[in-house]
Amino acid sequence: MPISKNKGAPTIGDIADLVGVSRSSVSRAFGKPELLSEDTVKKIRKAAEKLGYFPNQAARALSTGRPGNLAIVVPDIANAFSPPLIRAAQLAADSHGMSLFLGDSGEDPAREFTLLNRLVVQTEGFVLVSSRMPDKKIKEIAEKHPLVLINRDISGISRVLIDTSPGVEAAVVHLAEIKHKKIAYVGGPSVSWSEQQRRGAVRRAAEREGLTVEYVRSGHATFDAGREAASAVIAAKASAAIAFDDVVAHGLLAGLNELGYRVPQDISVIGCDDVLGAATYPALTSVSARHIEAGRMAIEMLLNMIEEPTISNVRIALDTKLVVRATTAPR
Amino acid sequence: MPISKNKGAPTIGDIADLVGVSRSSVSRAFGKPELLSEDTVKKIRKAAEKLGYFPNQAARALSTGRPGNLAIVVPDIANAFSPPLIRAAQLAADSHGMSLFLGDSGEDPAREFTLLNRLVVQTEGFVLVSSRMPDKKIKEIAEKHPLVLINRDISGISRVLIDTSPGVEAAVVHLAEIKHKKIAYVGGPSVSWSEQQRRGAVRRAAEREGLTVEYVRSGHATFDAGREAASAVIAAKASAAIAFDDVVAHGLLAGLNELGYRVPQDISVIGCDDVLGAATYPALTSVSARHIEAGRMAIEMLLNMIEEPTISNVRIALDTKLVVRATTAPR
DNA sequence: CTGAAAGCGCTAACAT
DNA sequence: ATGTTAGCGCTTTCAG
Repeated sequence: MPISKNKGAPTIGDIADLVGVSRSSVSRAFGKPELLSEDTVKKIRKAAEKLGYFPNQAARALSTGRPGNLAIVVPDIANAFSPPLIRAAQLAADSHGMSLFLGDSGEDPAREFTLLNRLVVQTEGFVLVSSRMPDKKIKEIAEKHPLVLINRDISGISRVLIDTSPGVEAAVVHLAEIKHKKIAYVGGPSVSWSEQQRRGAVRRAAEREGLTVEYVRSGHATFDAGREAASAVIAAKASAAIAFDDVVAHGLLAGLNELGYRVPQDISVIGCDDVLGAATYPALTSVSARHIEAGRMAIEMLLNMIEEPTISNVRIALDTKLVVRATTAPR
Repeated sequence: MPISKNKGAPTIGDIADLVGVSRSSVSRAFGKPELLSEDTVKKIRKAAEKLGYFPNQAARALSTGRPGNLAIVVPDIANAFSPPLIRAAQLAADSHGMSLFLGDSGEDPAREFTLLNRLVVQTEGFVLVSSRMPDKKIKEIAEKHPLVLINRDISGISRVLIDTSPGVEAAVVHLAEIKHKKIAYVGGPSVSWSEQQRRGAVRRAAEREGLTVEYVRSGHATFDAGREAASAVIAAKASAAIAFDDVVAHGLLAGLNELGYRVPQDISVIGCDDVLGAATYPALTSVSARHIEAGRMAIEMLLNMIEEPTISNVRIALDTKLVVRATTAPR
């Protein structure tokens, strides 16, 4: 029966009373045990265990200015790209004893801004995935709070970029090697950083390899958009198609099937981001996205920035590879 | 140029100095403006705006014991079931001015427990989705912290359950109506609450409708498990199959295709949870899961519990419907 | 209607 | 090696 007038959770005071030491000692037993005798540390730890003590982060935050929390904000958590990335980030944060706030901006820059401001004091830093805010707002926040961007390239701010160019180029080379002459690129939203990158990579590699490429717009990067693009791909007489992402590729597979074409016998298909795993039939050849690494690395970078505020403006580009599965075959 | 010696964010003190009132007044201007003259409230708000003031949640938490945060913990955020649910929860929390912590337990009960304890003081309540912890631990936490369960049925603790039974029964009825006589049920992990529920519903409805049903184990609830189950479904001479969830159904589609069977001409397939949307070809007939509502409602319930601690032990069961798309056809 | 003062749980000098 | 003190930013009595 601990001597505690407390209604709520046990505090360092309760432990101090129980053990018969000062509250500072209890604090030190957790924060800087090397300053205490082994014996007292042990006693304090035992008492803490017995009382079911967990440090009050809010109080610690107030005192140290270090909340021990991080936040990650995405435009849409329901996008297949996000969850593995978030998961990796959560794991990384957790392994450093940090908790993670999740924000979903719903693609709305204003919401994103408010969300972030509300979180500033509760966190030590942010990871923003494909932020929708204008450069100016991002810089404004970055000035007062450690910040790492994923898939947004603003010089002066630390960022990790998933560079799909190498993978996409490899995809084109792969198609050339298996004798395709004319391919289609089914694009995504033209404003997107990734779309520009991918389209450019296709063009460059196709020129180099002597392929001709037909550009098909899909605009929305949805399954249906991909499905509807199938007829355009056929009309273009392409024997292979590279899609903006896996979802579009998946739709394309369906559309092709629907029109009576067989993949990969009649036509080859390649996706991007590799978010579907092998969960299509036939298993989709795709460009790996390394979003898991991106999530983990962003957190690690953020933690470094927090420890060493002089480090900022690091730019990491993760290159990508082609993962060949079953939707590509020789013409 | 505000008169602030502060390195960090502006505080109520800064505002107080600027306006020439006491810190209490500034505090009240936000928390209880009705206690102040309209005029001072206006002046304070304006100054706050100018300084870019955002209240320090940690400090408020320390003082009031109400951190203004909630947490949601899932076994695996990468599971297709989670993201829409989390998104809905995030939105609901946000609309009440609350921020949301995200925890991913990685299916590990011990991790889940530590995670939660670390979050207790920083949050006003938890939503646990398909918790992996034993009843005892859950109850232990529920005693000291407001808690709402999703898809876990423990009496004495508030919970929202997605009851797939009605939808699954409707699926069986639907198959009976279109003249199927023998169907297969491709099950999931037998420990799961959902699996027991679904299997039971299939059995009951089949008896009632005079269908015979063959139980095929898949065990892991993965795309591959579904694909491999295809041959067993064929071997059972079933003309239709109901799968544990959409992912298994999707795999089944692939497996059937691979074996040369056409869906729905040769065999009908029905999924559960409706997480794939229409993103399969043919578009999958499925049992709606209402996880979005579940996420939103869990947060609302939690908020109610926090306001009115006497309310606990509410049990909400969301019923489900069959969504008929293109993978079912008359035998 | 507004100010003064105390305190939430913890950490960090500064003693000893 | 440990105790004492002050203070982090905010809310909340209690006085005016």
